[in-house]
Amino acid sequence: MAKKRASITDLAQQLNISISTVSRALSGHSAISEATVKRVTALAKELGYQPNSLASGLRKGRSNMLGVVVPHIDGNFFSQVVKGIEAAASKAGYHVLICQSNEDVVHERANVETLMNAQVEGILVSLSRTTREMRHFEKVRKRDIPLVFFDRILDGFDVNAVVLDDRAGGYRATKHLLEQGYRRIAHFTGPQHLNIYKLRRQGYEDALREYGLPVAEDLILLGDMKMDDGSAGMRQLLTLPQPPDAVFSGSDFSAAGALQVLTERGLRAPEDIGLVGFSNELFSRLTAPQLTSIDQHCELMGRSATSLLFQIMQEREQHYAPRHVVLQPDLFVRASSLRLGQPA
Amino acid sequence: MAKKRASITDLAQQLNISISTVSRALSGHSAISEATVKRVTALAKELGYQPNSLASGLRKGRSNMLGVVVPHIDGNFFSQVVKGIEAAASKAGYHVLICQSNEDVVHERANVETLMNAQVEGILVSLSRTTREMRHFEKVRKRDIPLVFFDRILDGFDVNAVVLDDRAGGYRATKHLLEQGYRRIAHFTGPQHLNIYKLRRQGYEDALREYGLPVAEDLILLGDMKMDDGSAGMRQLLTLPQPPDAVFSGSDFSAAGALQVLTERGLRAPEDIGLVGFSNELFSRLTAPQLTSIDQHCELMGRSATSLLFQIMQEREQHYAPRHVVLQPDLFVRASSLRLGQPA
DNA sequence: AAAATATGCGCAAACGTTTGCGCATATTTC
DNA sequence: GAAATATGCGCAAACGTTTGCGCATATTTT
Repeated sequence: MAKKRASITDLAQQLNISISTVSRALSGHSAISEATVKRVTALAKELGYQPNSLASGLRKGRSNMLGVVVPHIDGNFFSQVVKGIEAAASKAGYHVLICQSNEDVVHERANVETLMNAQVEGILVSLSRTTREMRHFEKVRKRDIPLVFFDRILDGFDVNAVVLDDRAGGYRATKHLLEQGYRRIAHFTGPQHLNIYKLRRQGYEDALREYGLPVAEDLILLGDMKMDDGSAGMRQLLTLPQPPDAVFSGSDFSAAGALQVLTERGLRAPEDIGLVGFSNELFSRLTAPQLTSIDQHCELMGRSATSLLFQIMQEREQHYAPRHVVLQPDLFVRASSLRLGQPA
Repeated sequence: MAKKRASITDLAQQLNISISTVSRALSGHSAISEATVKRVTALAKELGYQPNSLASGLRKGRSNMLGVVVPHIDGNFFSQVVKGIEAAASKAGYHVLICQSNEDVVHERANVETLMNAQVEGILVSLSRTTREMRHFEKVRKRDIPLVFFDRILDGFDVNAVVLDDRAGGYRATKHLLEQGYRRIAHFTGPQHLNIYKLRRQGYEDALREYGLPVAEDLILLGDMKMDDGSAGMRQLLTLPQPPDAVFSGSDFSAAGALQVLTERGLRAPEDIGLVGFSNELFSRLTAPQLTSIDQHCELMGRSATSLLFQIMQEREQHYAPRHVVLQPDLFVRASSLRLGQPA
């Protein structure tokens, strides 16, 4: 029943030396004789001594903690990013405090507040879907707490960020469909104030224009990117006088929803309608047919965001201009869009 | 360039009152005049004062942090459990520190160590696949740090835990197949030292026995529960002189792998072979045919584990006997196992 | 042999809180 | 009008570390 945790003071008393010596011995500090170091570490192990990181954090003005705010932690994308963040952080001896905004800017505000008084040394944020302004990050900047955004950012705010080249993703997805001979390509997109959907759409339009094709407003469906939105979208597209021959969906979920509607109606991908999703979700290999999709390198994004944060933490005083890291997406071609066979 | 964070001392100085008064004013403590409370909170807001939780934690001997160790944070199951944990914890004013063991007992050991000196007030653990003994949790118990396991536990250790009734899950899955008229049912299972796979298998065997059917060793395949294991398993089953007419897989992933092999071979579920998975992964609604599966109520498990932990934290001194919470799984019947049509 | 340097350690302050105790002043009680 | 009580606040210690400074003793240099 060893209730009280042993402290550095206990060690000092039992060894009849000062606490400063114990502290230095344990931290491998400069000039402590090997003999004392050994005595100290021996007793430390015996008593199962664990340094109190709150105390040391208080004294050193550091907490060894990073804060993360994500819209939600489940789902493929964010859980993988967080995996990357945790891996990178713990390698550097940092802990990770995780908060979910639940796609709600009110929560998000509370989250950054709560992270700040947890004394985190840096904050990683992916904006909630309902975030349309950045005032709640002012305080963070005032306090000089390093701040890095990832994936979702807001237009017109100059911030440190690691993002995917979503435009390139949209472009490559669409171009792939074009190369497969599809010519009337629809697009499912999401809230346009979010960089990710806006850029995917831009890439889509760029590719169309490159092929001299019109951008038809009735082929661009705005939704919430869930499965149901995909199903609804596909149903709507099928009612058009001139339905599309392919769909590039800004999310795998709506692509899957669309796919289900196709199957219900006895239509087939890629023969009747080509289909490309976005995110390369786990299930994209499991649908029938398997779903062509854009991979976002989620875990890498987490690691990159964390190293960027570390960089900024080190350069602390020098206020460099905000930095952007842009990750290139990859196209994973699968059956749902392969009408002509695998390209070379 | 507001470098230094305002502290309680700064407030006290600017208001010409003592820091104790400020502290009490801010914490709504007993006997401070309303007037002073107002003055204090006003200035606090003006200076953007944030309490330093390290200092307060140090003084109060509390950190307001919970530690979580999971095998990995990505994937449907754990990310949802963690979501539940985070939700419950933050509602109670707690932060969550997350560690990944990467299915490696060595990491796991390091994780609990690191959580302990982060001064977490309680720890939630789901064991790594390679964990076969529990010595590394002795220290936690010695320190009287409340400890709750979830989902994965080891046989023969009396610990606080929130688990799924995996036996019931296995039983219901198998019984469902039996009710659909399948009689030669194979089973994919995982490492047997893990309660979850062992129990699912037990449920499977119980159901067979209830129907007076033999438990055939060559129909029980031990693997790692990934997609590939499922594909390999199904291939192997198909080489049997008398192949099964159904498979109950201990994981949706191997079920999906099996399904792919069926499709390749031109076999169909549920007509040729019935298929039931486990975990009700997101993709189980997206395969063709959709996959019947057992839902584990992941998020609920996270919330339950957290409340159990809180209970134990409160009863601290009284050492009650370890408690178990057992969650009941749900069967989600989908096309992959529906040979006779939906039961009443 | 005295002076300079190196080595090993202790003292005490500091980090920002919380809290038991005590001390004034203001209010109530007889 | 004196004594008892209530109200509002301050003092100072404590939580467990880290660290600048200084002081001995041991070692090297002149």
